[in-house]
Amino acid sequence: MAAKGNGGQGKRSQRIESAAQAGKKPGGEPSLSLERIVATAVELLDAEGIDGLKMRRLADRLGAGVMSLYWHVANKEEVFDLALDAVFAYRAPPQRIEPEDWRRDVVHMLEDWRAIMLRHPWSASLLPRRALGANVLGRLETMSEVLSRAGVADADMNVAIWSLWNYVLGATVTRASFALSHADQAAGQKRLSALSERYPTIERTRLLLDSDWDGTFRKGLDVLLDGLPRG
Amino acid sequence: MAAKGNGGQGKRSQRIESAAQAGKKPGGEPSLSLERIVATAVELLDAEGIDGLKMRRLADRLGAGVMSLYWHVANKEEVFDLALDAVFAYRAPPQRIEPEDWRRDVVHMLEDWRAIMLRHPWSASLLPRRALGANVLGRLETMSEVLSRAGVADADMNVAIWSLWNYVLGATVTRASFALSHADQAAGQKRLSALSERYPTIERTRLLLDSDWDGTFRKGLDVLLDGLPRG
DNA sequence: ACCTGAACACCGTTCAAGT
DNA sequence: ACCTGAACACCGTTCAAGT
Repeated sequence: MAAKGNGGQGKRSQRIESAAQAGKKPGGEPSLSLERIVATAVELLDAEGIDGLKMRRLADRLGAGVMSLYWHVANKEEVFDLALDAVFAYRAPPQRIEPEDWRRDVVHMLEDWRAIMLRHPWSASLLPRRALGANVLGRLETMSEVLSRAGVADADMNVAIWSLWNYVLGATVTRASFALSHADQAAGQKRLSALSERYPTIERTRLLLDSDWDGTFRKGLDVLLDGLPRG
Repeated sequence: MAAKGNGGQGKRSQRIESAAQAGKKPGGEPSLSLERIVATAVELLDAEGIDGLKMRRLADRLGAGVMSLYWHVANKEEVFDLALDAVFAYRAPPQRIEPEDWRRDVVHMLEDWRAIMLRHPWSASLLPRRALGANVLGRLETMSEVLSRAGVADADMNVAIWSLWNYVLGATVTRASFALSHADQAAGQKRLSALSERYPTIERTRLLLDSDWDGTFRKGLDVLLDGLPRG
């Protein structure tokens, strides 16, 4: 259903070892490449959001014709897939060998994950649809390893992983879109006071005004980690 | 930014008490109405998914011209907003007065919430973007009341509510899209075995094959509820 | 008050070529 | 191997009318 995972190279796999991997024009211009396309797509998504990524716009930024993209990429879907996974590449190796402090590792990994998604707000809403990129799977693998070393039995592993995943994803998706839709706080306030008599408890606890997202995230995460079944 | 909340009636609020609320043609045809539009939009979304909702298609189903929709509705965004909130209307009053068994109430409410989103998979991905519909707010209010009666202090309420919200939303979004993208299990299996040596822990725990979604959801939820700070 | 068709601006992608 | 312009099918919405 999704585009075949053939690396996105060539039109219907007519990639037959290629004559020469010239790569660059003599003129000096970098020419088009998958890497440039993906990097520029991420830029565009960061700048304009998920609806701002248009093939024509992407080509413009790359100084190419629209249809040039289609040699490197099967369709727009594939651009999304590649941009998403690109964002989840590791920077520093998370392999700190302090086997005793697993909890610090887990929190660090999840906060890094969340930070990435907040830096690229489009990624949170894209992630659940295409969670099988190499970097995303790599992060799930590392996470599993850490939990395993921390004493989580294989039988409990999936509940642990999915609970954490669900929580982080939900928190980020919600935060990213609240930050957006409440950009104009004026309208938000008006809405809220009009609501106060219909939703007294929400009004009392200021549910929709509490913007300590980081603190709230961390506290809920602690609850989840406290409850992790470990041998 | 979002469409003004004027009930979606009339073009730029030229709703001036209206001459007569005729409503029906003498011919018998129900004619167009906001309710019919929203109900049909939900049908269409259920049948064709989020990308299947096109204004022309919606009009077709209603036996009307496309542009007729725009008298009742400002734009496509508003159709999404209304369809989303419509789906979260209450059926049975959840006001069971058993103050001692708050936990059963909470679990029931959250499973009902999740069931709705799984019945209308498009709703999960739409929800975070427009969480301020009346029915959604009503559910958050009821939830807060139950937790409050259960002994959760106001100071802890937002962490509790958001943790549960994040978890339910993340779980549903993930499940809905996995169910979709793995519709063809054949491709999924192939992908997985190709991956087995690179992601041994994932392979060992069968993370991506474990399809006991309901059990996993419930267990993670129990962890969260166990950890709820109550006076 | 309510509905409509024609038309516009825009977008992803196919095709048949170019070098 | 790599890039391109013209053209097609499609979609949300504006506009100027109809009743």
